[in-house]
Amino acid sequence: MQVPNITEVRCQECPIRHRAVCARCDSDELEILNSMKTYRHFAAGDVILWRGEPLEYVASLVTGAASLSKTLEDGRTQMVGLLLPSDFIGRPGRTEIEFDVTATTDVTLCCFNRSPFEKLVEDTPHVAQRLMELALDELDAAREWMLLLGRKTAREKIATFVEMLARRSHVEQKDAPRLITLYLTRDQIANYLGLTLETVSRHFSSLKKEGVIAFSDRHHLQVLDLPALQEATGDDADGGFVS
Amino acid sequence: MQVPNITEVRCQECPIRHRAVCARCDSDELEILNSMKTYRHFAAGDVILWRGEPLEYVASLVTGAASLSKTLEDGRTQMVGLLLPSDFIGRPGRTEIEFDVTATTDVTLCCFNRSPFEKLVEDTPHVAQRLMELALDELDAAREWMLLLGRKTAREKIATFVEMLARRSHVEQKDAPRLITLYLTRDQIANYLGLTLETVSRHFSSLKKEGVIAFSDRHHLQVLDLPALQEATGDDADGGFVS
DNA sequence: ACGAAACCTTGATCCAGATCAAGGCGGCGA
DNA sequence: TCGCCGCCTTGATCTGGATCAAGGTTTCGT
Repeated sequence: MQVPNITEVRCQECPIRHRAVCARCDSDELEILNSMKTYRHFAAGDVILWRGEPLEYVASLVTGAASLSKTLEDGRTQMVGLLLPSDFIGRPGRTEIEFDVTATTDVTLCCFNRSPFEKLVEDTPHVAQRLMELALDELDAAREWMLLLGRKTAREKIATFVEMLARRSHVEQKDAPRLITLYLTRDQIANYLGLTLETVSRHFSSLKKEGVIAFSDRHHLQVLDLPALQEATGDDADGGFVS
Repeated sequence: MQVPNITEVRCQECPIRHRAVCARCDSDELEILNSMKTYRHFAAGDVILWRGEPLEYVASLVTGAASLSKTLEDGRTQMVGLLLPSDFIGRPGRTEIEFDVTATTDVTLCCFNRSPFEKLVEDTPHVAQRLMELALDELDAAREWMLLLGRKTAREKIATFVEMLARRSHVEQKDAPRLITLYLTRDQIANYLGLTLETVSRHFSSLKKEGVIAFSDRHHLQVLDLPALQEATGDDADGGFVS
């Protein structure tokens, strides 16, 4: 369950310091957070929080990836969010959450007990403001995903997913080759996109056959023809892409 | 365009005073808001804001209903939110929005110019906190809708939509008959649910034939068999419904 | 190094919902 | 009052993606 990890540092040296809920904090505020936090670790596949379970702490995701998912009575599930480093888990003012949170890779969380944190939010506008920004960014992402789920074809969904990963990994590693890591299995991708795993596999294969993408192994791919990929997403040509 | 309306009142008497962005404000704060606000009116069908247009004001919806929608290159559209009285339009910190806002009925907005409002958010924790609550509630709603769009059948989508309206109108009018008003056309409902208008019409008909609902006219219906309706939504039996 | 389990691919078939098509109904302006 | 137009219903047909099915491949524990 609890996996050891070496990313436990003081807030000042934290890798997500400038993007997480603490981004706007000055060094005094950071000192308070530093004394409140504890780290927790989860292995890939572990459930971090169950829907409806009393919420004892809130947290920032430090390393790894986690999914938010909702389930229907008969077991159909839909992923409703993908958390990456600096994303926030839990919401002040609620004692439970409406979805399950699962570690998709090994995960490190920076945790704060809920009630002291809520007090902090009341007293510290910098935290409240940042929390609002994070919530509004997630809302934008959720709405973008609603368009995908409601109106895009399977091919467009896959292309959008790959393009999203390309854009994101491009920000991190500035080198040309655009090697992309899929942190999810075909089954998890299907849950994310509102498809079945067979359909995901088929459309990966056809994009591969068309020379748009190439796989080095099952979890690593490369975009060979970015214009074709963007064309396949069905989105407006927004042009805001840096070559 | 601009439709006259009689709901222009002082904040203290405002019908949405206890639910809108001003909900947590004390009377001094309310006085400031009162002096900043202006009302605007829109007729059913008018576009309130276009995607990407510079955002000059933010607003609370006072009366009527408005939809948020996103569009793909080829014209397919998906409604990504339905705004009702007390809901908030716009986001402090951004100069534009990512979707179109359209009046679905005649609408009254309580508007604040963006930059003074942003200043107010900085200085007034009560406003910032309430704004965050509203954003997080919308995020919950968006995720619930992602489950619907990604995994529910057409019948389940329609049943969920009707049950949502039933729940909401039940809160407002406590009388038994549960007469529900559809503010949307079949086409708009289809855009909301990620379906076509024909499919919406067909499933309304079949729920009618089964005696679950009854229409008095095209825009007014009654729930005859609430348990059957809830069964048809595909959701967990949550039991949290007051008879 | 071996075997089992988890994961992925590809093929065949089926079906829910889209699309195409043809009226019906009701409200509104002339 | 009539006729048009916007909206809704219902039927016929088509099709994209689900489902069912059968291996292939990688990973991991022993």
